[in-house]
Amino acid sequence: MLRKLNILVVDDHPVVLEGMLNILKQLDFIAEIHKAGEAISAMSIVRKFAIDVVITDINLPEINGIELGRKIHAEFPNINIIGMSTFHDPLYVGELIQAGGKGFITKNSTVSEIESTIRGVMEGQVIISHLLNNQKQVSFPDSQGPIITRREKEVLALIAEGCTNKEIAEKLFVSLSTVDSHRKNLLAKFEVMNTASLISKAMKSGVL
Amino acid sequence: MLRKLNILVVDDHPVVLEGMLNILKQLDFIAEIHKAGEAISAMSIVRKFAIDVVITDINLPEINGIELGRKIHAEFPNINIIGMSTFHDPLYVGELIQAGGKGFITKNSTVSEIESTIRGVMEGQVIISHLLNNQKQVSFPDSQGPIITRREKEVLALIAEGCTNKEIAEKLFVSLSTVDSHRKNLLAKFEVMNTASLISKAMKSGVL
DNA sequence: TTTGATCTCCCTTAAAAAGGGGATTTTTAG
DNA sequence: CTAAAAATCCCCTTTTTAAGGGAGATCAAA
Repeated sequence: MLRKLNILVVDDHPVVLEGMLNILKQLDFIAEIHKAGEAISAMSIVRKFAIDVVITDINLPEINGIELGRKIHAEFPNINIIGMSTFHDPLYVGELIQAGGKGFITKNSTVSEIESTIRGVMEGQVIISHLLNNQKQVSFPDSQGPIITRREKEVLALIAEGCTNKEIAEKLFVSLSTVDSHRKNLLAKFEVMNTASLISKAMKSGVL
Repeated sequence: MLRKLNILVVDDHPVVLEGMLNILKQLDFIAEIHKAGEAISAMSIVRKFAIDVVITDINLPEINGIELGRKIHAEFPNINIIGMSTFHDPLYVGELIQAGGKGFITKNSTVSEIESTIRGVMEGQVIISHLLNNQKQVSFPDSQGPIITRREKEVLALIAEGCTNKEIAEKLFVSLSTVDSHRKNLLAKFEVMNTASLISKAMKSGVL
């Protein structure tokens, strides 16, 4: 790297914010470290200072990290955005990359993983830290949840509300068989064997 | 306080660990700060050093924070245990207090809240940090969903993972009938008629 | 125009869950 | 110690899902 980096950390958890700051302070290629607790003040900072890298929590209040990433990327395409989350959720990774993000770390990431991620994205790579151990270089798509059709989504929503197939059939004015088919397809697409895991997967992946 | 405190922080997320360390370093009444990534090494530390306060994450791998609290409290009843979690789960608070814990903070807690909590527990109080603002001195419960038992929660989690009653019975080493009963009670408590709405209600209310 | 995707419908069989009852033994808390 | 609560187990029946197969109609895009 030619010069030291200015970095912005966005997280609504003060503890995490402090932790990242502390870790970043140890890295010799970091110049200024800015911090923000939510998206609005994060935007102010990127507009005011010459930020090179933004590390943002995904689960922010009001405007989430993905949205923040999108906004920053739209205004400052040269800023490298790294997402951060407690858990590694493939959905988040996918959405973040689509929003212009370049890296992803979890709060389980070690200091050296964080360092590698920052260095990597500055070199133009896309780095998903939990894949570092396996030397893998992304190769998305790992398309969040499965692609479901309009009709399947309707059926899914009604299932989640607790409707039986018969009730769904009546509400959608189709036969029981049809609902059954949609249901089978949903199970297949989500790669699950029963309603319980269908609903939890669907909710986790944000389809519901 | 008469003397400075020796403190142990237990968390499996390096970032959080760093953050807490950094925050604690700012407090003038802290002497030694120890850290551990999981319960086993935490136990070694409390046995080796004269620890006054343990701040432990609830969601630890292998042995969780509640269990760790129980173990520490059994061996060293004078150590003040403070639980820490990402979200404020009334269940965790209750269980931690029962396990001998004296305080509870979330990763949303501010530096001053953390400081107040530590001071408070050293003075013999039970401090739940998110209640500090309201000047309230415990008196849980609250909670949006129904009150479910430990066992019911286990069953619920396994249902959400997609296990059938038979599989759950095998995993929990109980009979199919037992699982069936728990399941029936869950449906009754959540006031639903089937698995689909059980899972969606449970997830929405944060029980899952 | 042909292909592909979606939506629709049907069959069968087996497995799982829901709904109703009741009963015993641990645990826990007062 | 003694109740209450939780956890365990069993019976029964009916309803609902799941898994396997196949198939026609429609509509949009290549």
